[in-house]
Formats: sequence, structure tokens, C-alpha cells
Amino acid sequence: MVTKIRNTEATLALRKAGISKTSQRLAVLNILFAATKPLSANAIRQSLETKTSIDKVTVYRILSILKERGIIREISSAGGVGYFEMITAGNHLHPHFSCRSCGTLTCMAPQLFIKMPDLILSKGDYSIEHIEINVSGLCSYCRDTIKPESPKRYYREEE
Amino acid sequence: MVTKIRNTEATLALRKAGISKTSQRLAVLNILFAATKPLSANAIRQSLETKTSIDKVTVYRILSILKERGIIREISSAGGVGYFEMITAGNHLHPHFSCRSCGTLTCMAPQLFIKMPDLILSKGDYSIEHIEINVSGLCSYCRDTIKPESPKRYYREEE
DNA sequence: ATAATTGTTGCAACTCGGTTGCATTTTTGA
DNA sequence: TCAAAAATGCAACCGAGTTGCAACAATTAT
Repeated sequence: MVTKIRNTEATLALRKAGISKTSQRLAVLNILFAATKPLSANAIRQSLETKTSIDKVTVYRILSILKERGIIREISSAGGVGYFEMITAGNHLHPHFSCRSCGTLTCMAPQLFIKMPDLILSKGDYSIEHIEINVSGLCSYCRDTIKPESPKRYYREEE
Repeated sequence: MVTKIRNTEATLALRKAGISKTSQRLAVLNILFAATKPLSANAIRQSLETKTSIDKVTVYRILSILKERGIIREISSAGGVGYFEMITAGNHLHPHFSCRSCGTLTCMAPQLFIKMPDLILSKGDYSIEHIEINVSGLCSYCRDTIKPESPKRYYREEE
């Protein structure tokens, strides 16, 4: 007997991703929907530890498939830890700020994306010490050499 | 009897950093000076494995102090691995590109820093799939709460 | 509804980048 | 040149992320 969980958004997201509905996936999605800032895999696990207990491997697998299906995006923080946030209609690409003291990762206003260079001198909400712009995809060599080397995934792939 | 190493730039960099001159530090700096793209700690270690053999802890400690003294900067790649490059007069802040297929990290033209948003549609040298802007420093809370919590360093600190 | 199939989860064990404590060696500076 | 201070190497460790496989839950065809 599995705990009945509020569906709504989470269920729709799973349907959009084309993957089956499980209590663990719903739990992870519910947390991500409720979050006001990107969360690490660990943070997600701790959030649901009380209600649903999920193995850490499962969390990573769920995050991996949701990311691949374009439901969530990953932000790789300075500490080398991955953070995850929903991709929703209102949630466009925006810069993130990570505090080297408390370690939390927060979202910055999307318009800052455009005037990024000026930002360095900003004295507003943050004391900015470092800016990183990391672009990823395929380099020209790998694009041209048609090398169907797939990105990492750690759930069983269909064949 | 330690191998005599070409000083020049490396020695000056150490003097500028105000830290003592050791063969290991010179070796690491020589590699970074010669590099055309940011290097990981591992890559650095492998580059000098033939001539000078350095413990990996030493490499991390050297990179850490050089970074703190503003001699090099660190770029944290998507894979969660740190990459390092010299900060020189001609080497201003610029975006970096990491290929998800071959994994290499390369430097992008600094002027792209300014027209970053347009870049998403660029069809030039890269197939861009993802852009990340990560800003770091102190959040307003930590800035105001004068909490002299120092960033990680793993060389002995003066007191 | 139920069995067979397929996909998902949990466990244990592992990899890899990075870190710490401490003993040893090298630099520095009197 | 010799003591004090700093840097290095070693071993052992940590935490994020990953893999293989067996147990389990969800789906589908019956």
C-alpha cells in the first residue's frame, strides 16, 4: 500500500517525459516544484527522508532521466556538486549565485544575463568575487566526426 | 641534486605571490604557462610525470595557493572537475567551452562574453547545447553578518 | 483480474576528485 | 651553517556520483 500523493503537476511532468509514474519520481518532482532555488541530489534526498525513503542511486537515476527528457536542468556549482531546478514556462535561463561562505545556490534575475559584464562591479545584493560562463555541447571536431557517443545516463536504455 | 629549471616567468610569478620557490611549484607553473587551454590537476600531474614526479596532494596545494594569490584562476567544469589557467595581462575573463563528447575544455573569445545571449544560436565553431553563468562571492546575508569564514585552503596558513 | 513481461528500485561495492594528519625533507634567514 | 619555518610525500580518508545485479513494482496482453 503506497502513500497516495498529490498528483497535478508532477504527474503531468512524468507524462510529458514519457516515463512511468512511480511514488519515488513523484516525490522528487514535488520537491523540485516546491523549491525556490536549485537543489542538490543530497538536499532532495534529505527533504523527503522523513516521508518517503529513497536510495541515493534512485535519486540520481531519476534526476538523470528528468534532465535528459528536458524536465529539469542541472547547474554545476563551484564545489563540483550538481544542482537541479525545474524547467517551466516562466523559468528561463538565468545566472546563479553561489555563496562561498554559506554555500547556498540562488537564482539571479534573468535580465542580468544580458548585462553580465557590468555585473562585476555591482554592489547590490551580492559581493561578487568571480564570474564563470561555461558553455557546453559539441566542439567542431566531435560534431563533424559523427561519433554517436551518448552522454552519461544511468538508467537502463531502450534498444 | 635537483634539476635546474628555466626560471623567468615562473620565478616572477612565485615572487609576486610571495611564496617560496620550490622545484615543484616551478614545474607546475611552467606547465600552466605553456598551456593553451585550462588544465585539470590530473592533466598537470601527468604532464610532468616524466620529468618531475609530484604527489597529487602537492599539486592540489600548489594550485590552491596560486589561486588564492591571484596567479591562476579555476574553472569548474560540468563534470565537477576543476580546471586551472594562468591569469596574465592578456588573458582576461572569457567564457569556456566543454565538449560533452571528448571532454576537453577550451577558451572562447573574450568578446563573446559581451554578446553571450546571442551565442545560443551560434552555428560557428561549436554546437552549443547549454550555457551556464555561475557567479560567486558572498551573499548579502553572509556579507552583512561579518563571518570571517575563510574559503577552503589546504596549505598551512600563517597566524 | 491475472500472469508474463518490462521497467524501476535498493543494496553493496566501487571509482575518482579532492582533502587531512603527520612525519620527513627542503627553504629561508639569522 | 644551522635552527626555525615552510613545503612535500605518504597513507588514509571523504563525499559525489556510478555500476552490476537481484528483488520488486508497473504495465500489457490474456
